[in-house]
Amino acid sequence: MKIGELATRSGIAASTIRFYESKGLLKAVSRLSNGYRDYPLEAVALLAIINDAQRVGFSLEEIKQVLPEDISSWRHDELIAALHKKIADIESLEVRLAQNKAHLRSLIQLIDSRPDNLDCKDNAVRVMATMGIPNVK
Amino acid sequence: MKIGELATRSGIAASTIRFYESKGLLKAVSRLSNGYRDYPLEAVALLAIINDAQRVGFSLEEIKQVLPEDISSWRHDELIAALHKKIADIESLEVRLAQNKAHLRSLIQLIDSRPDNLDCKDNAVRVMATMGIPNVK
DNA sequence: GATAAGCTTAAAGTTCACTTCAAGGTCAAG
DNA sequence: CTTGACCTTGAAGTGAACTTTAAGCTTATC
Repeated sequence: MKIGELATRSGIAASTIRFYESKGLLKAVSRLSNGYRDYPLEAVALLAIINDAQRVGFSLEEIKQVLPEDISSWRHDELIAALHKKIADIESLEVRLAQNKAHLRSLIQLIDSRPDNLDCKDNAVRVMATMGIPNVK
Repeated sequence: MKIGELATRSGIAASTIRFYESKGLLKAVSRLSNGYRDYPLEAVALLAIINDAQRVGFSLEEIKQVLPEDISSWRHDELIAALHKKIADIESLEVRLAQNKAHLRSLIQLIDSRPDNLDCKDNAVRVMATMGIPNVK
């Protein structure tokens, strides 16, 4: 698959895909005889993950830490170790995601559970008081 | 409360607070006789919410749409909808991560169960490449 | 064979979200 | 009455993440 098709399939601009490669976020893929990049179908899924991760607040640098593994030495034991490390990376990402989600849910519940006797403004104050004090950076 | 104290309490730089005001994210607050900004305690909680929203992937523009000038006129329904959408974003990432992790686990099992014969190494390289995992070195 | 679409690179430009700078005004302590 | 911390503004600078531009090569279509 050439870069234009990958761009169409993934919804990510070809210039962005080249940019990701230059940043080390995507590996340098094989080239056709004319020098054009040639992508496997799986590249679509990889770009989808990068895109989603960004939308929930991860920088390219953070994504890069979790996605690529240096599997330069292809000995059996090191390969297995690299794969396990990647799983651990994904799991730590999942923990952060779960925390973000729990935070969002608690915010929603706090807003939705407004007592009937409170007006909107008082509820806003209540929500902010609950969020604010324990949550200050 | 003057801007320096608000910065300390919220953990957000005074320059950032002025920047938010200039962007219309915070309403222009009342001034002391000397022209210094004078903030209510509530402002600490409001900044905490802005900070939290940013960390889960909201842009300042999105936050501005959801938190208009006056705290008492929160667009309640829009806020809830925005929060739910963000949760959906996180969940779609989680699904992809779970699939990726399962794929890695099955890969590990495949490699582990393989006897020490011929093309184990080359096959592993091929499968990893197919998954779109960069071979960095 | 000309034209257009699509690919290549390096480099410059844009947007967002700040941060720093420059030049000053305010105010409590020494 | 000066020093220093803290405040004011507008403007310029920064880093991340792209996007566009420029110049040129390949490939398909007319």
